[in-house]
This record gives sequence, C-alpha cells and structure tokens, in this order.
Amino acid sequence: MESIESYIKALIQMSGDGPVELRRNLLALHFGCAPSQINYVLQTRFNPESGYLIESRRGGGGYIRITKLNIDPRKCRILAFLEEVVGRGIDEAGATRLFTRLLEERLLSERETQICLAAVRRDTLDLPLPVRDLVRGRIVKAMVLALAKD
Amino acid sequence: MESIESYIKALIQMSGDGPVELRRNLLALHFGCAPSQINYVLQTRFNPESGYLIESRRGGGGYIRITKLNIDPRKCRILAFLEEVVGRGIDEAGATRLFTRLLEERLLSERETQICLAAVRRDTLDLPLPVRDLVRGRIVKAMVLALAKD
DNA sequence: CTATCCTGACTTTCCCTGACCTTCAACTCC
DNA sequence: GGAGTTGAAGGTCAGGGAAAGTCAGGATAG
Repeated sequence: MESIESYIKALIQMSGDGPVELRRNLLALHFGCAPSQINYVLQTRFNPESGYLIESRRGGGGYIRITKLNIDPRKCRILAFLEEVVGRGIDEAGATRLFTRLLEERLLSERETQICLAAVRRDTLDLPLPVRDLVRGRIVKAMVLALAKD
Repeated sequence: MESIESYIKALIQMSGDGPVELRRNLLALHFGCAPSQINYVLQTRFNPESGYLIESRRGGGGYIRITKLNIDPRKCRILAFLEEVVGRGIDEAGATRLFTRLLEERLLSERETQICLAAVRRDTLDLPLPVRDLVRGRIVKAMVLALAKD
C-alpha cells in the first residue's frame, strides 16, 4: 500500500509535478494486487483533501490521470471549507460570498466568477430544498478544485 | 480512433475550414478498420455539439461531407441549441463535446473550460436520471449565456 | 475491538465489428 | 425511353471486449 503510494508520488515527481497517467490493470499487476486496490489507494491518498485530482477514462485505451494540485496556504483553508460545503450544502448567498471573495483575492477572473455564479443560481438548478443546496455544494467544490489544478 | 479524428480535422484545416468530402470505405481501408468505425467516429466526434454538420450520399459515387459550422452565426444557432439542451437535457458526453468545441473556438479559456466541465460531471451532480441530465442542461445554458454576456 | 487494508463480483463506459438494411447511379432489355 | 436489375456505396444496430468504477464484506494490524 505504502509502496503503491510512494511509487505514484515518485512518478509525479519525475514528471516535474505535472499530470501523470496510469493504467490501473498494469499497476495492479506490477504490485500483485487486485485492480480495485488501486482505486482504494487513490481514494484514500490522492483525494482533493490531500491535494490531488483524479480523472479517468474507461474502455479501450483507458487511463487514470493524477494531477497534483497547486496548494498554497490560502487555498488550504478553502479546502476545509469546501468539505463543509459539500456536507451541509450551501445557499445561493453563501456561494455568492465565496466566489466574490475568490474574485477579490484574484483567484478568479471576472468572467470565471460570472460562470460560477450562473451555474449555481437558484433558478438554474431549479430543484427543491434541501437537495438544491447540497447539489450547489458539490458544484461549488468541483469548480473551485478545477481551478486549483495547474 | 484518435488518429481518425485528427486526420479528418487536418483535412478540414487544409481546406481552409471549408466542407470536406470523404469516402467511407477508403478511409476505413486507410486506417485498417471496419467501415462502421468511421460512422462511430463521426457520431461521437463530429456531431452538432462539436460544431460539425454531416451530410452523405449512398450508392455509386457516394460520399460523406463534413462541414465545420462557423461560429459567426452562432448567436442564433447556439441559442437554439441551448434551448433544446434545456428542454431535453444533456448527458455528460454531450456537454463535454460542447465545451470542448467552445474551447477550440477560443470562446472559452482552458481554465474556464475546466470549471464548466467540473460543474456538470456526473459525480458532481450526483442525481438520478433523468433529472441529472435536465439539471445539467440548465447549468450548461446558464454558463454559456454568462459568457455571451460581454 | 476497531480502523485500516484488501478483494472479487458486478457495473459502467468506451471502442470496435459484422451482419444486415437502404439508397443511388448505371446498365440492360424490351 | 422507361422499367426493372444490379452492384457499389453509406447507415444502423445489437453485441463483444477492454478498461476503469463501485461496493459489501472479509482479512489484518495495532
């Protein structure tokens, strides 16, 4: 387990902290474990809270791409906040405050802020409470994390 | 697959973004694949969401014509498409194609594309079908309109 | 005993194919 | 010259194989 984790981290370091692509089955073969074990490692060690983003594709020529998020201290607090947002949900006013703040801190451009706000407006989602605030929470988190990648 | 896609795109570029005519069987021969594979590529990569129009003719002297839709008259075409998207909903693959197309057209930056894609991912929305595709449709429309607003 | 690690069976997604269908132009035959 | 024939295109669809995802639950370390 430990070894899978450090193997992947070594790969990332070798690629200069850029994105790394893996083949799940090959990696499982290499470590003599079940393929689903790879998923477990990714979920527990390479999740957003640990500063990583996972993307993947199934089918022929499938892959798993791991991107190390650019984490600075400011964003650290945001990560914790995002977790809370996903758990409890967030209302439109709260989301607006968050995006406005990110705009002020120059973490979001004007256009990006407009996109984010449009995506989570009440009449865009058009769902009954409380599910609306929960869905909004997940969207907010996904969008903010997408920015931390690069 | 990838290669067929980029081959066709190269053809289009060489023709100055004008219409391009292909012979399905020749292309299949050239890439050593089944002719129906060509149809698959066309359906998944050169559909209206990606901004392409396909016309074809069977029988002797048949052909497949691919036209890259110009973004200039997009004001009407995209708006009409967005209305459709809101009515019928849109799946993740369709939304991805749309945003990728907007990125290619430089109507979206790389970062903006990432935000949009993250917002409408299946596991972000985490809603049961068919409501998931409908919500995604509304979000897609809202985000695209937010961009058009300047 | 509990938390963590790990697995196998099942699911989902994506690519690709072959068998069969539809359409078109040219050709034949009267 | 019109009606049927025919061969050469492209279209469609169910299904198979590859690869990753999920999840309930067993195994194990502390």
